[in-house]
Amino acid sequence: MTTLKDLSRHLGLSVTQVSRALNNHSDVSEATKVRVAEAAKALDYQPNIAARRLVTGRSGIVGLIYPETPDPADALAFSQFITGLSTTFSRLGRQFMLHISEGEDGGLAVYERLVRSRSIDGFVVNIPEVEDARVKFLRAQKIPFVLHGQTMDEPDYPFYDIDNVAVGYDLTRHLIECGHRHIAIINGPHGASYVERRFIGYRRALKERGLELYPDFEIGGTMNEQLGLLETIRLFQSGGPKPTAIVAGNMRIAKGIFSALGAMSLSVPDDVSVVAHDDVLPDVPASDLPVQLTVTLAPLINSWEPLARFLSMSLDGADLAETQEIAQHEFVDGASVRVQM
Amino acid sequence: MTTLKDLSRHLGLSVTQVSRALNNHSDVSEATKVRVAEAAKALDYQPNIAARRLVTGRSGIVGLIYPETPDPADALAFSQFITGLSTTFSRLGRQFMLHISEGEDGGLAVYERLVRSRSIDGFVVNIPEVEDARVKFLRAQKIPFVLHGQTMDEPDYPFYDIDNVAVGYDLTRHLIECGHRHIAIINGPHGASYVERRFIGYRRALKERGLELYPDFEIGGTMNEQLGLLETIRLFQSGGPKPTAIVAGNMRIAKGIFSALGAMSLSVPDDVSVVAHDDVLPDVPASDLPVQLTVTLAPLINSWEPLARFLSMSLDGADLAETQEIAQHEFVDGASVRVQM
DNA sequence: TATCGTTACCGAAACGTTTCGGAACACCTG
DNA sequence: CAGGTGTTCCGAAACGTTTCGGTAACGATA
Repeated sequence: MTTLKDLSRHLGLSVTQVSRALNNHSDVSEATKVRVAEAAKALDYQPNIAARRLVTGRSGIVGLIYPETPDPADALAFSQFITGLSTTFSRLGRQFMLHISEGEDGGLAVYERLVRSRSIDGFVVNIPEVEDARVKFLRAQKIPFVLHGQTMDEPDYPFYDIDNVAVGYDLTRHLIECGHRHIAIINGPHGASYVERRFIGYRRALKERGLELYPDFEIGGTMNEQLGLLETIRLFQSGGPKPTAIVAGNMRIAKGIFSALGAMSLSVPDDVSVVAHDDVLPDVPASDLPVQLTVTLAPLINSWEPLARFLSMSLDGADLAETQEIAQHEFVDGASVRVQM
Repeated sequence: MTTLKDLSRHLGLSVTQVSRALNNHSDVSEATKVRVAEAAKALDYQPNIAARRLVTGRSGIVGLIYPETPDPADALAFSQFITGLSTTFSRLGRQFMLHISEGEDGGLAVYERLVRSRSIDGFVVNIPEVEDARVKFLRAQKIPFVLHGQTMDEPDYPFYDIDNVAVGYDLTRHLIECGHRHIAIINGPHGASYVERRFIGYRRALKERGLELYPDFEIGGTMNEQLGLLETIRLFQSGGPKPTAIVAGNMRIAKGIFSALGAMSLSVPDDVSVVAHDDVLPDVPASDLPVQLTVTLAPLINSWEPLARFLSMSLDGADLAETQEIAQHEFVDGASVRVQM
């Protein structure tokens, strides 16, 4: 292994100056910088990360803490997520460390351990709650992180998100414009920030037109087919008012809704209209549905690259503004909405 | 952060002795070891990994390099693999780093980079080829690794494997004992060590009884349903001799074989007998098949824990013998083999 | 000419750990 | 009592980097 000392001897410079040249400091002449860079390449110099880390206190490693996912349906998304992050970080020259957390605290204990031992410079945090303990912790400790999503307050951290309020609003608004007045929404788990935002958009669209809000129409839960199926049946079997249209939180839920409607001999869009948000989940091909759905489209897969990039930039001291993005979603009109008289 | 110096001051000992006490060296009295351990706990001492690494040259990090897997069918196995390794390493107090490799070289370039920068102490290597470049490299560089599987030569490294020769032998032998004389095998990709071993077991069983070997009956390829389907059809549509029984390399292949036989109006076991090796892949529930298959059973999921453990032990200087295991498979008799005449 | 600022450089300390080579001491052996 | 042996401890160096404070040379400014 060639070290800085080897380089300095070889060049007739001090170790100090070689270090400063390689790190592109201001008080070293252009000529020397070039000479040093060439020598470094020639001697195949690789900085000793441990030594650097010892003095700077930073490890050069970024991490993701992911809860154990017993649901096989999530495996595909998980492996895409991991792959996307890992390859992007690798291209950016960073080391990526994965931790699977086992407890019920969303991995908070692991964050604490990793932060305390200073083994990780920054984190990728996904799917924040409205009051997210991990975000609170990292903010308090001033540890850099990038969020997939946003908290409900002012985002003073790097993040990548889609406009979930707009998603809820656009889908609901479209149904209203098609004449629907009784619109249910089957959304994701209560407490998740993106879910609450979609509820906000949904309510905003209804209130804007002076339509009544039915609390029974606002449904949340784990986003799987079962939820869509059970809740749709409940909507139509309960004594209350029945919706003429349903907003589905994702395509899995939509699939469940179709099963339920089919079982009740209701057809889409003649009897019930359905719209959904489509993350383009790999486990639910759109072709699984009998009708082309009207959706807001925002492929989840687009987020891995910016997440890794933003964290990396942030660690390099980039401006906050450069590391925040709200991606636009697309509105794709299908054949799943009936225009009411 | 409390350091060794803090501890030594607090205890009235030298830094040297505190370090030796914590690392359980021989020349420190039991009494002091206890005192030091207590003080370390009381002051919440966490060793600075970077400092240790600087002097020992080791990072405390173990790694897995996994090729990008475009096939969604592999995602579930991948995520189980990652999860299993990550949690086991975490329990063993080791940091686990994942790298997704992109090129066509099975990640060899990544191994080289990671080894050169000394950022990883040891590797988990999966599914070796008969002549595996990664194994050759790591052996040459004397970098510790654990292999999921074995090379064809003397294993002078930690590994976890099942007896694949026996798998091929047991399945074939069972068919022979049931009176079959024309037995085909649809195996995994040529070149993979476990595949060649199963071929060896297959041939051994046939030769042992003096049965003829048909080269056309020895089939290899990517282990998916498509392979089983296409090759089965080829077996029965070609002009050559037709098998009365087929050995399937895994349950995906078996599924493909069933589809093909069904399409050709051949039934199991009346027209054709089928046996398989069952890794208990999460994406192919046994219930997918119309008949309970006769199989050799060895859940892949059992391997993650020993792999992580063996690598960890090996890094701690364990004897080679303790870190090598050939797991036993089970033979489960089903209803998919017909006893001939 | 004296002072100042700028540019390009350097020596030495610091980060926190492990380990080499010894030293102090007590106890035994002949 | 001299010499040997074993136990328990310690000082100092080393790992390779970054960075603080300083300096020499030199032209510009007052």
